[in-house]
Amino acid sequence: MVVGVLVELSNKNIDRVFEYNVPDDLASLMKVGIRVLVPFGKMELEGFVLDIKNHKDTDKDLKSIISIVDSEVVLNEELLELGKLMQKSTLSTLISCYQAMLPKALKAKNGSNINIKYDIFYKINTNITIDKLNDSQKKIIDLVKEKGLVLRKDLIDISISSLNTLIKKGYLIEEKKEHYRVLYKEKDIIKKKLTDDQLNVVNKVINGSNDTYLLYGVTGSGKTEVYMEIIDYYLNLGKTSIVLVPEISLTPQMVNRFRERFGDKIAALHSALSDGEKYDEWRRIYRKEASIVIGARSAIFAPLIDIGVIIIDEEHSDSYKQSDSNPRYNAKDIAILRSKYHNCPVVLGSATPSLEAIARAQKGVFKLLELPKRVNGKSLPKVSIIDMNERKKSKGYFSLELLNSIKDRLEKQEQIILLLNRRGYSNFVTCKNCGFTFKCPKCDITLTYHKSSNTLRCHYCGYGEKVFKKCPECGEEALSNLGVGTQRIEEELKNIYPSSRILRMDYDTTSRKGMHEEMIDKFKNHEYDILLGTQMVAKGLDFSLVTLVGVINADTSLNIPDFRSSENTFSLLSQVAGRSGRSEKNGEVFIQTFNPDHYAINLVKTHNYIGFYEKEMSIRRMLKYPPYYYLCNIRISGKDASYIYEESLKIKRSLDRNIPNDIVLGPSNSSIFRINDIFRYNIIIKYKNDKNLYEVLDKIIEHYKTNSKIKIDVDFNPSQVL
DNA sequence: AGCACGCCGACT
DNA sequence: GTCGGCGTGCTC
Repeated sequence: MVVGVLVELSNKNIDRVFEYNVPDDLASLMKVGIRVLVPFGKMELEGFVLDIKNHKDTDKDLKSIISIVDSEVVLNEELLELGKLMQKSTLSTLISCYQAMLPKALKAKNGSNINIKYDIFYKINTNITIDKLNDSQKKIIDLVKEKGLVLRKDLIDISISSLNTLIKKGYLIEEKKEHYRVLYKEKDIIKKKLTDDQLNVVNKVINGSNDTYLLYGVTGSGKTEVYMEIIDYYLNLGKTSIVLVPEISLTPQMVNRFRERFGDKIAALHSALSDGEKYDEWRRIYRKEASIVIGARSAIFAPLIDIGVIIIDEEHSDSYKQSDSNPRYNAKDIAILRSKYHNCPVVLGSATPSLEAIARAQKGVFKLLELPKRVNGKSLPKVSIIDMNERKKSKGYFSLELLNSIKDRLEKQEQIILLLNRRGYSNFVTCKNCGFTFKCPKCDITLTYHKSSNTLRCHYCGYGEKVFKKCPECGEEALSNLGVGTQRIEEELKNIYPSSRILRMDYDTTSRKGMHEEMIDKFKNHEYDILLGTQMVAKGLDFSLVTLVGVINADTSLNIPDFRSSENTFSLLSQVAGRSGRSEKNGEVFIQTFNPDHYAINLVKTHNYIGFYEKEMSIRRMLKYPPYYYLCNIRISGKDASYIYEESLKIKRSLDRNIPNDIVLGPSNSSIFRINDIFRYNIIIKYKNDKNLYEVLDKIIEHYKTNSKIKIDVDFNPSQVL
């Protein structure tokens, strides 16, 4: 028997099938989609079996498989095909596409070892009559007899050596059972009554053809209930579902809402899980013990077999695009590919849909569904824009208007959410005397100050150094920590309202496992008055006592040099505004800004998504940005800046020749020109529908694939161009 | 990724 | 003369 194997190395030169003989004793275990260990040059590598060539017996020119890694298939037929489509649409290696689909425990990687946990049980061997026991042995036997089947962990206060003797004599039988690390409490099934609007949306999806739907529903319109109702419908048909959520809103609170309704049918895949826990969840899905998968981007690859619906919540979120490494895929595209295979609908939901999604809905590519009203029947909260240019009226970071409202809510025993917009923001140290700032010696990046370790760190390469007292440039002791952290805001607030109970939620305070959930629970239980945090307080949270939302600084995300900065700002502000007034009481929102007249801020005031959409579309049309044009970013990088630049020019010229109908921009220095001593140039292509583009780019990649001095990365529809 | 092969510079 | 630099090519 001969098999074709795709080995673990992600390198264009070897991203193809290599053939191996299968020793006779392994032949019966061979399956397409399992991992095997093979000799490769002088190395031993793992790889996926992609085909079995039964017609040939063996071929003496081939090497042989060393061993089989899996007894069961890790990549089924659907995923194997999906990987090939991904490879073509991302111009990445096939192996990287397959690796992206699997939890770490199941990736092809020689030497990785993530275990399955077992529970060990004992029971009495009824085939052997028990004679002569000493006291401690008798104690064990009695215990096991009493319970029938005993967990090793429950055998406390016994002698291990006695236990071992009993096993050796055959009186006790040891049994191993797989043990999942994540345990679920059973929950009561809670089913809320849906509004007519909600039911209407549900019916359109379940009775409609299997299309892609865009669900545009304002904050508080009950999208989650709609998702659950749709899922329930397919669950009753014996079908499975995937729900994608941005990592940041994949909180235990969110998962619990699903778990309350669907119990242990839910498998959750998020970054807070360990590799072992993710492996356990994957196996529960694989074994059909879980039929609803809720997770972040990579959960789109869950090994479900009969998918009834795929739901992508907060559709506009850029977290669905893998942008930091290959394959640079978008989970929304994958969802649509999988829906074609399973012949099932896709629901993209958002209160602030991406311009691309709305544009597609207008073209009829997606079907538009709307939830224009909040389920509580209340109108959206009243939003006030506060011009921070008039700082006289304000005290520190807070305007008087916001401070007065905070005071008012504190007195009324209502809750407050404050957002510190830190997108595009960094906490850096500078010298007040000479203006010196600390930069990373390997990257063109200002170092970020970390209070907990009192160090300056580079967010790109991880370089760190201790903080100096004196400025290394002018020698003055004039270094100061510029930039506002949540700690500073908290201190200021504490000074103004000493008795207020403030809960600070940011990357630092939630990094410890379980902290996120704990904080959300405590805030929900009104153990705190004010929730102060970064983007993570903006999304998906639902607290009935919150009647005031304040945005400390609306502008930072506006200043990012990215064509989507207005869209992202509008979306963030609308989302956080939506946290206010979700229950009986009316909500209010204050947005502090230095750009009160900017449309991305101003239109939040009237919750005017359509107005924003029209304004932004006219700008995108003018500047030839998505959704009018597609973008593709080519990053050319290497150690020798002048060489890389020369080659970039060659690539640019070749593109001009080969795709004359497209707009080719650059090469230009990428916004961080140097990371880890690697220099980076970007070439940006704006195109409409160019059939040749993939082929042309593929040839360029092909041309450089053996050149180790230069790296070419292609990113289609980049979430931002860096 | 790792390793062999091969073709030019500076050393016991 | 030989050791070793790393550019190039190959791995079933």
